[in-house]
Amino acid sequence: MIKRQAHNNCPVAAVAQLLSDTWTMLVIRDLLRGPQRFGTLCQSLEGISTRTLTNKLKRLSEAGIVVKQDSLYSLTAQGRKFARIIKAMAAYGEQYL
Amino acid sequence: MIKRQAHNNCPVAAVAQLLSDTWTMLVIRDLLRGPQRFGTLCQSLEGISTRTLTNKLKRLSEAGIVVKQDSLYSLTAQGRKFARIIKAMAAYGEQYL
DNA sequence: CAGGATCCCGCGGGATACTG
DNA sequence: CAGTATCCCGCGGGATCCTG
Repeated sequence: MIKRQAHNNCPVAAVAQLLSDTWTMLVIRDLLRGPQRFGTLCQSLEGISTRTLTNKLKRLSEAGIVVKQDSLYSLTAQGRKFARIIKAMAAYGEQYL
Repeated sequence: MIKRQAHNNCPVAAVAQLLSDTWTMLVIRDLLRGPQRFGTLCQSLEGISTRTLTNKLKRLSEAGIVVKQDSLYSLTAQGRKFARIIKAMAAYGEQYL
C-alpha cells in the first residue's frame, strides 16, 4: 500500500510518486484495453524487460490497482479510475508533443 | 522540444516520458498557483536540491511549458493545460491513496 | 509461457561549497 | 538571492540465463 511520505499528504505527490518511473503509466494504459497476459504486455510494451514488468505489476498489485487471476492481469475498479488521468495525458500529448 | 522516441507516437508515452521522474509534476503543480521565484519553489518543494530544481525548470522551459522572466518562473499557456492532468491526479490521490 | 536470479551500468538526484 | 560545480551514491532497469 502506497504511503504518502514526503510532501505532506499532497494527493498529487502521492500519485506522482506512484508514476515516477518510465513504465508504470504505460502498463496501466495497456491494461485499460482489457485483461492481459504477461507475454502480451511484454510485447505491447516494446522494450520492457521481464524483470521490470514483473516489478511494475507487483507494485501495482500492492497498490490495489491491478489483480492477477489465472495468468491474466486486469485493473481493479480502482485501477480503472486511472483512465481519467491517462485520457488527460493523451489529450495533452496529442495537442502539444 | 520533447521527442516521441520509443513507443511509436503514443501521446501517453510522450507525456509519461516527460513526467517520469520524482519532481517534474510537482514543479508544475506549484507553478499552477502562479509565477514563482526560484527560492520560493525550492521551499514549497520540500527536499528538492537546487541542482535538481534547476534541471527540471530547464527541461520544462525547453518543452515550452515554463517561461522565465525577471527571476520569475511561470507556466506558458501550454503549460497551464497541465492543470487537467494534475486535477485528475489529485482526484485519484484523494480518493485512493 | 510466466517469471525468478544475477550481473552490471547509467543517471537521477542529494550534499556541500562556491560564484555573480 | 539565483543559481553553478563537484563528488558520490542508490536504484531503476537492460541483458542474459535459468526454472516450474
